[in-house]
Amino acid sequence: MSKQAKQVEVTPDYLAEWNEPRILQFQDDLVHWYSQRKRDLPWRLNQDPYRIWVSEIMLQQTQVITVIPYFERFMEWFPTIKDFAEAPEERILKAWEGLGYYSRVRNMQKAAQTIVSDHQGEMPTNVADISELKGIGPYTTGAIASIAFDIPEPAIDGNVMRVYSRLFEVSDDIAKPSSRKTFDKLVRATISQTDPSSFNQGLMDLGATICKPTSPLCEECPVREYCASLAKNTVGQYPVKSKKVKARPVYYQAQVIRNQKGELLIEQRPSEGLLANLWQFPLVEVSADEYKKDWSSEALAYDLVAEPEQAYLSDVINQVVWLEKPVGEVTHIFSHLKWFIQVTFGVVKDAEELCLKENQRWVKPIEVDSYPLPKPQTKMLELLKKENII
DNA sequence: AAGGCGGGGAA
DNA sequence: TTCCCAGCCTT
Repeated sequence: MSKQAKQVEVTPDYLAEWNEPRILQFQDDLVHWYSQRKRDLPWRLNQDPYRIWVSEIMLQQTQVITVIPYFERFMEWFPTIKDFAEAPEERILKAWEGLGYYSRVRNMQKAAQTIVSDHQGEMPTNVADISELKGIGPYTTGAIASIAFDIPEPAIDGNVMRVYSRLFEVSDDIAKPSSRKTFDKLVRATISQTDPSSFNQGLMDLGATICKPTSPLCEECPVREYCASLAKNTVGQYPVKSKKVKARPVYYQAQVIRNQKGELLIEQRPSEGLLANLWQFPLVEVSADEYKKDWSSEALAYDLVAEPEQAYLSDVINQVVWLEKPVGEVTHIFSHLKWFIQVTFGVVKDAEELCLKENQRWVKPIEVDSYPLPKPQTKMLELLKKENII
């Protein structure tokens, strides 16, 4: 196989069916839809780069409906870039009060001061100089360049990645910064050269009103006939986006319990939820404080006070089991949880008097392995073997 | 590459 | 109530 062919396997050729006439038609359909249906917004009155700049900074992480009154007041308070550059910080923060991400307005003022000192008070008109300004990254550079100066520069935000991931069935994880390259290539290959302003703003409006994160209105979409995911009925699978939720810590005490026949107690997890129906040594969730306490053998030497015939095992485990020793710790990270497990080992004095729960049973140590066990449990087994407990 | 930075609207 | 949204700077 040639090197060229392998390359195709690795990198999908999203544009294989997009010849020049099709690209031009796509641009025309989007731009035409925008001209007919564009939202009436105060920063769309003209092509004033200052107004466009202010609006784009405000619109980062902030919805249009929220921004509008802030934008109007901002332009009243600071009619020119110079006015804004010279304003006291207290004043610019007051103008931003309630919008959040306050470094946006501080960075914007630094950029305004740069514009006054280095660019005669006018927003520079080329991509390189625009992107040098504080607080103006790749997205805002593209937005200002295309909307204010009709430069065919992509303005790739979450909306555009969502639209393009559906249009071309792009499976790149849009949560990863590296995925921007894929979308940058696709937008550069398809952006209108004759009206990049309407094209980019059309994408923005499309993402906001039609190609929404949930419940997209595909039947109303002006470019539905170009959409690969709509054709394949996979719209709901795009965009691919990993959630970077921090793994929440959960603390357990695991109770490895042996009866006088040498059997170990295991139990089946509930039929729903995490690790449904898998088996485990009984786990008891404890608070972080409880978990972090000194768990030397002395601290864990519980009294043996048994009235077992009235009790379910592991509900009153501290009373019916004498813990010989703490064994060690096992940790395991799930996508959203991090388990910390204190492993303890004990012996039941008289197992016959214990009332097992429906989902619990005694099994020979050699048989534990034959049950489906979650990873943390196999880690526990390894630990127990290493410590010569079983 | 990953964490920090707010607040609003939808589910 | 919780979940989802997501650009730029800093480290």
